[in-house]
Amino acid sequence: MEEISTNDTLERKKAMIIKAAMEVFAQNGYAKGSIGDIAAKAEIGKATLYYYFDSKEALFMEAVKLAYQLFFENIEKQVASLVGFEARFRALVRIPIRYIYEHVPILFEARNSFPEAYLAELETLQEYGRQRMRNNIHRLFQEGLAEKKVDDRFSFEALSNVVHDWMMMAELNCDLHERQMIMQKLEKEQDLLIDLVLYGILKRG
Amino acid sequence: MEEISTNDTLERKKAMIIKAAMEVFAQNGYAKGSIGDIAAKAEIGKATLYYYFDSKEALFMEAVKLAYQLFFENIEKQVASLVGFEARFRALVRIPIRYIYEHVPILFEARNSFPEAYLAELETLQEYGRQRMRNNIHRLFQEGLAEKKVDDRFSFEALSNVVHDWMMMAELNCDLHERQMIMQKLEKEQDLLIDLVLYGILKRG
Amino acid sequence: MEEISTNDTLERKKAMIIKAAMEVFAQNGYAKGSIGDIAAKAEIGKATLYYYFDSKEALFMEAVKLAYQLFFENIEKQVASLVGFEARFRALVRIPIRYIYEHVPILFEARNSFPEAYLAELETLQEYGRQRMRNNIHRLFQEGLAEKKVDDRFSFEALSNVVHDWMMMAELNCDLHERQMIMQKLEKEQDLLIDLVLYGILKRG
Amino acid sequence: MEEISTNDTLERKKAMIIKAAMEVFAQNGYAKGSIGDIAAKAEIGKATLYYYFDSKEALFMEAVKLAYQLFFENIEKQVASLVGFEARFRALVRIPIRYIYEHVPILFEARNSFPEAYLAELETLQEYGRQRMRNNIHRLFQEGLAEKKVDDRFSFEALSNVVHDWMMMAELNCDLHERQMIMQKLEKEQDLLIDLVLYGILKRG
DNA sequence: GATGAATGAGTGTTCATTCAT
DNA sequence: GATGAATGAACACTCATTCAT
Repeated sequence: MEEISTNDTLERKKAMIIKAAMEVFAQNGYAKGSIGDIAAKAEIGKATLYYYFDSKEALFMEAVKLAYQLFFENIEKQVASLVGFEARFRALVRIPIRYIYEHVPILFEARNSFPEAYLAELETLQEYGRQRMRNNIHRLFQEGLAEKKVDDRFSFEALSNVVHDWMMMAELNCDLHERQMIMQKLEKEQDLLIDLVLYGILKRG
Repeated sequence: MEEISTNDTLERKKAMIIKAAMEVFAQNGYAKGSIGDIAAKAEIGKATLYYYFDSKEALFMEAVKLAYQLFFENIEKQVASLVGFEARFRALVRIPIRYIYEHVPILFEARNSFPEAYLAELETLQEYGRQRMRNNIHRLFQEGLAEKKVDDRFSFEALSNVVHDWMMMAELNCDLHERQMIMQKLEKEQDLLIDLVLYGILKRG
Repeated sequence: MEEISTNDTLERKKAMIIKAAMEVFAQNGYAKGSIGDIAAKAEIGKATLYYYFDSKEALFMEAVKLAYQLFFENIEKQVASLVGFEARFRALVRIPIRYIYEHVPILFEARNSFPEAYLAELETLQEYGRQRMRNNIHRLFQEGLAEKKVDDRFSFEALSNVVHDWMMMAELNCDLHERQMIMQKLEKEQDLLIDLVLYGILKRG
Repeated sequence: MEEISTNDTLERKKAMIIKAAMEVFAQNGYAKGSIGDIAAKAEIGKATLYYYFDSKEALFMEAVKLAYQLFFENIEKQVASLVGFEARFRALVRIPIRYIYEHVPILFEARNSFPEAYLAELETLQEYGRQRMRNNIHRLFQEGLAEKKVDDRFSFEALSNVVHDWMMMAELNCDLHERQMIMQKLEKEQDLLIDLVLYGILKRG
C-alpha cells in the first residue's frame, strides 16, 4: 500500500517534470530549451531532475511520448463525438495540424544532437504513432465506404498512408511568435484543401 | 579589370563560406551548427569568417538566401523542361519537398534565437519566396485552364495559395540520417497524393 | 543553525571571489583583468564564478564595493585613534591616497565598457561614498573650529565639498561625454582650492 | 629636396595617425581603444598603420608624447601671457587639470599591459615632463620670492617637487609592482603638502 | 608605400552533467 | 529522495598582428 502510494507520488512528480519539459521544448525548441528552464518550470532543482531522468535526451523522449499521447487522446475523442464520414474526415485533418505545427519541427531539430540509441527509440515511437493514425484513417474510410461516400478507386492501405503522411505536414514558414494568426489562416485554408481532396481539381470528361 | 577579378575572388570566397554554412546548418540545425564547424568546412580560420560576415545570424541569412535561390533555379528549370499541365503539376509538387525537408525546420529553429532585425529580413525573404512560388503555380493553372484540364470551380487565387501552402509542408518525422530512403518514399507517395488531388475521393453521382 | 553555517560558507566563498577580483582588477585594470585570472586566483572553475555572479560587470561592482568598504573602515579607524585637528587632518589626507591610487583609474576605465544599468549603480555607490567622506571632513572641520585651529574665512560646506572632491582626485561620477560641464565645475572649485593653498586654512595666532 | 618633401609627407601622415590615436585612446582608454578604430579615424588601412608603427604600444607612446607636448605648449603660452605671481600660479594649477583628467588614468591603465621595454621609455618621457614642469614651478616661485609674495619658510626644491608631484595627481612613473616605495615617498611628500594646505604659501603682511 | 585578407590566441558566457551531503 | 555547488567543454565573437601583392 505504502509502496503504491510512494510509487504514485514518484510517478506524479515524473509526470510534472515531463509536462514542464514538453512546454519548454515546445516553446524554445530542443537546443534552446534548457534543463535549467525545465527544472525552474517544474519547481525543482536541476539535480533533482537528474534523479528522475538520465539525460536531456531521455527527458526529451518522455516529452515526445506525452505529446503523442495527448495528441491521440484529443483527436480520437473529437472524432468520436461527430457523425458521418465528411464531418469526421474534416476533424481528422484539422486537429493534427496544431500538434504537428508545435512539435514536429522540434523533433526534427532534436535528431541532430541525438545519439544512436535514442534515435532508434524515437523511430519506434513514431512508427507506433503512424500506425495508430493509420488505424484511425482506415476505420474512417471504411465507414465512408459503408456510407457509399468514398470512391472505391483507391486501395485503402495506400490511401490511408498518403492521407496520414500529408496530415503530418504543416505550414512551417511562419513566425513562431504569431501562432494564433497562422492557426486561423491554416484552419481557413483547410476547408478549401479538404474540398479539393474531396472533389479533385480535374474536370471529368 | 583587376578590380573585377579581385572582387570576383572575394565573392567566390564568400560564396564558398555560404555554401559551407548551408551544409553545416542543414546537417546540424542552427543552434548546433557552429561557426567553428563552418570555418573548418570552408577551410579558413574562424576569424576569417568574421572578416566576411558580421555574425552567425548574418551568415545564416545568406545561407537561407542561397537555399532559396537554388530551390527556385532547380524548380523552374525542371518545370520548363516538361510539357503539359499534369506533368508540370507533378514536378511543381515533387521538387519542393527536398528543399523544404532540408531547410524549413532549421528556419523554424533559428527564429527562436534571432534578434528582431534579422527576423524582419527573414520575413521579407520568405514573402519574396512565397510570391515567386505563387506565380509559378498561378501560371501553371492558367495553362491547365487553357488546356481545359482544370476544373474552373475554384478561384485561381485561393487555389494557388492553398496548393502553395501545402507544398510548403513536408513529412518531417523521419530520420535525418536516412534521407535517401525517405525521399524515395515521399516521391512514391506523392504520385498517389497527386492522383488524389487531381481526381478527388468522392464518388460522383 | 545549519542554515546559518551553510549561508556562512557560501558568503565566505563569495567574499573570497570578490577579494580575488579586487586584486586582479587592481593589478590589471578592468579590461585586462580576466574572469579566467580571477577564477584561477580564487582557485575555482570559471563556470563556478558564474554560479556566484551574473557577469563580469556584476563582479566588478562587488569588487568596487569591497574596496570602498575597506577604504572607509581603514580611514575612520585611523582618524578615531588620533587626537587633535592637525593630526586627524593629516590622516584624513594621507590614507585616501593609496585607495585612490589603486582603484580610481580602474573605475574610470571600467565606465567605458559598462552598460547603463551598472553605471547607475556605480553612481549610487559613489554618491554614498562622497556623502560618507563629506561627513568625515565636515566633522573634522567642526572640531578644528571648536579647537579654534581653523580659520573661519571659508564656509564649511564649500570647504568640505572642495576638499572632498579634490581628495577624490577628480569628479568621476560623470558621463565621459559630458566632460565640459565637469571641467567647469572643477575649474570653479579650483579657485577655492587655490585660495586654500595660497593662504592656508589655519588661523594665524 | 625631394627627399625632404617625401619625409615631410611621411611625417605629416605619421602625425595624423598619432593624433587619431591620441583621440581614440583619450575616449576609450588603452585596452578599449582599438587599432581598428584608430586606423578608421586616420582614414587608412590597419596594415598601413603597422607600416608606420611597430605595435600598439609604440603608437600609444607616440600619442602620450603628443599629449605631453600639447600640454606644455599650452601651459607655457598661457602662463607667459599673465602677469604677477598669483595670476600665474592660478594658471599653473588650472591648466594641467584637463590634461591630467583626460590622460592620466589611461596612462595608468596602459602600464598594466606594457612590456618592460616600453615601460622604461614611458618612464623617461615622464621624467622629462616632470623636469619641465618642475622648471616652470621653480621659475614661478622665484618670481614669487622676488615679488616678496611667497613665504620663504619652504625650500624651493622641495616645494616645487611637491607641487609638481601633486599636480600630476599621483606619482605615476613607478613600477606598479613596487608600490610600497612609492607610497612611502608620497607619504613623506604629503607632510610638506599638508603644511602647505594648513598654512598656505603666501607671506602674511 | 599601402593594404586587403587572414588568423591565433584569447574573451566572457552558457549549459548539461556530477557529486557530496 | 533532493539539491546546492561545482565544473569541463564548448560557443560566438574580438583584436593585434602578419603577409602577399
